[in-house]
Amino acid sequence: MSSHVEENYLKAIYKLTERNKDGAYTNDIAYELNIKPATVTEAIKKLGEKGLIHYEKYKAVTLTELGKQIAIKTIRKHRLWEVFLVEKLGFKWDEIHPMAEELEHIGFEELTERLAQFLGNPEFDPHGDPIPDRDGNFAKTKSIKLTGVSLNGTAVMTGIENHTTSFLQHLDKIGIKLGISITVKEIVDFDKSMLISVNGEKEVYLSQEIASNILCK
Amino acid sequence: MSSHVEENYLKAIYKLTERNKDGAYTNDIAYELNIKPATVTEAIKKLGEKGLIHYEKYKAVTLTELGKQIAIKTIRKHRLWEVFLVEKLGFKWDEIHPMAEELEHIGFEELTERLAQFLGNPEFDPHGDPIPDRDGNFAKTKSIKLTGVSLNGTAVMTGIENHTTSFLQHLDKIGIKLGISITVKEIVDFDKSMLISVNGEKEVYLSQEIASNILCK
DNA sequence: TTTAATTTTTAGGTTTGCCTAAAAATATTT
DNA sequence: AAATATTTTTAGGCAAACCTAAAAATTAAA
Ligand SMILES: [Mn+2]
Ligand SMILES: [Mn+2]
Ligand SMILES: [Mn+2]
Ligand SMILES: [Mn+2]
Repeated sequence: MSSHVEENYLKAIYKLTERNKDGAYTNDIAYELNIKPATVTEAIKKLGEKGLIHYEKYKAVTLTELGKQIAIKTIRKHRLWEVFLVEKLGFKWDEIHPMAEELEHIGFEELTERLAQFLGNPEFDPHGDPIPDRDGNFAKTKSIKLTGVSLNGTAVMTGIENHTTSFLQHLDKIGIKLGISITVKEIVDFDKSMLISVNGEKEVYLSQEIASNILCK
Repeated sequence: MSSHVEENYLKAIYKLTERNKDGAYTNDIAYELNIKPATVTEAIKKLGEKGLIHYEKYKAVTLTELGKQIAIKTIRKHRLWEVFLVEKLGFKWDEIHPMAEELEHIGFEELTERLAQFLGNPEFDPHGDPIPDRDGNFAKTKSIKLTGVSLNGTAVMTGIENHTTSFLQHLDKIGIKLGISITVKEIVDFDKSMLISVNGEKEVYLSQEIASNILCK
């Protein structure tokens, strides 16, 4: 299996296992990678033989230590390139994912480490997601959803739970980005939407759906 | 055919056609890409059907206008990434080729153009090779081999004809790099090796083999 | 605890990009 | 102009990564 394809499977399994401790299910992996379940069954059997995942028929799969390391290294590369694209090339946070999705498969350890150094060893990517260090350790980040901030409370935006282009672009449009200070001015009883003030300046209403995808500390 | 593979064929054909105006021969393409001639025959048939090359059985192939454009774009990407690796990440000129060989296949026009801008729209890569501009035009460079510089003549080093790691490393070791001023102090009658002075400072003997792979103007 | 629904796997195909061995065409020597 | 050597193509195979359709296993609902 080409390392490109392999890395995509491992990354998908990693992501799904974060959400569901049992492991990743065939159907979910297929959905994540936009392929058919039958294809996934084939692939995970091989990944199992290679010692990258724990595979048992009809069970959810989990990563072995080795598989996890590869997944994390791929995530490291992805997020470092995202920082490069935004900080050095001036792309916006909603434009970078497809490019990073390809750059993450360039596999030269030395390149990754020099890139990290060039970028100042960043700990977070442009979406606020932590960048694992060279040993695979993530910076500890215990964030809460904006919906968890109480009335008149203030919090700093540190991340997002949804990475779709439309969500990112919308946040841009209403002036919400990483690092801003958010104060909850009002929580509408009817629909739980909230009025917030951004950096003590402009105020804007957010639906509960939006607020629940904004992470703060 | 995946664009990755396709670009490699077109680049190889471009390179061979530069050397031999007739076009590229099956065997030579195979050698260039480290694959077998039978595989090449298959591939060039398909590239012909796609309108990327002119293919006729038993004849050398040449690029169509479209094929040439793709080849040149790939070369542009390759050389821009090489500049990035050397100028920004501090790699040496003998370390970058394998990485550029992968980076060149990342296919986002906007990425390429922003990278070029970030690097200051360089006209030459770290090996002295010209970087085509976004329209595919190469900077005019009529260089001569160091062996063509006459006794007591002086020239500036602008490029190399051989890109092997061992050649690059050797030049490094004896202090020969792009931009230096070379004066021919002596041409040994016996073997045509030459004694040169580098920037009017240290002197060193070069075999004819080495001298013939150094380009100057 | 059957029955029904969902999920996963198996079986059988396709395309791509590579291979080896052998045949055919072309080029080079005698 | 033959004979020989070289190059290119054809023929037949293989593994990877995908697919659809159908069977089998598991899970959820009656
Ligand atoms: Mn991303
Ligand atoms: Mn990200
Ligand atoms: Mn190169
Ligand atoms: Mn180069």
